[in-house]
Amino acid sequence: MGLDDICNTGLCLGLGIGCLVKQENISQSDHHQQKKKKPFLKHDQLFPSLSLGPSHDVHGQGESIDLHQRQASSLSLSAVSSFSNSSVKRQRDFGGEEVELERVCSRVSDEDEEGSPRKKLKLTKEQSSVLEDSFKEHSTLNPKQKQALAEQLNLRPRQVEVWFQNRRARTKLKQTEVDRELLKKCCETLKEENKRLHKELQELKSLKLTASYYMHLPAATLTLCPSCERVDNGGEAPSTSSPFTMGQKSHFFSSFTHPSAAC
DNA sequence: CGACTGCTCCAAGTTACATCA
DNA sequence: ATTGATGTAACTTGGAGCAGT
Repeated sequence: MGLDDICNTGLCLGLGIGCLVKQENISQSDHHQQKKKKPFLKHDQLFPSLSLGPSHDVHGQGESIDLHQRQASSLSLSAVSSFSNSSVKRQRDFGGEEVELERVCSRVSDEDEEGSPRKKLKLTKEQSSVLEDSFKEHSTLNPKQKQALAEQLNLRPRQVEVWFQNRRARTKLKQTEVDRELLKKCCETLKEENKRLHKELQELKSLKLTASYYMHLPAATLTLCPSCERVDNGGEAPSTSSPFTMGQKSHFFSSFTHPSAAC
């Protein structure tokens, strides 16, 4: 294997940002995801990811929620209009039993019939906290969980649903931002590596050029010293100002040189 | 068995309101 | 008081899975 081989082979750098998929089981609450065979990976199943800390038992222990009056009043206003569009439907529960669920049509606006401008609800700290905790536990809700959360927080199921949708979107946005930064750094590193390799290639090419100049010398007399990385011609050519001098250690050194005892 | 339909859920994008500097 | 930026609740749209016909 000679210089030509090295030069012709080319340098192949494999680029790739690894996304390690956690092999953790999908939580029972995520059977929606299981049911649908979308190639969708939850973001908390990928590395790097935003860690969401330890999960808490949200539904247990009867945590008391102090709902503000403002909240309650705004709820009562909009809840009437939205529930007027709801229907009661018997739906098979995932456990097999049948539960009666109040269904709120997701396509129906929560605005009241008069078309008054929509009031924006501000969730209380307690509500946000419970929702966050629940989200940490499972980023999607089944109807039962949604209903339970809604009752616990004195919200409409639709509001809980929307909150989870928005929360997932925010999480994804954040993750995208993190990924972008990661790729940016990776790109910079690869640029530097590429630059360095180009430089090294140039040096090797010039080395090859000069080597052909010295072709008249017996091949055995041209050796590269592994320690000082200078070409030694057996004392027949000046070594201090030799064009064979390499600035950097070459990765390919061992492939075309032999250790020399010249030094 | 495949086609069709209705329902449901979700992601992505958008709108609009509330708050703050 | 006004204004632009920001956060986010609520909405719209379109796609996909599933069950029933």
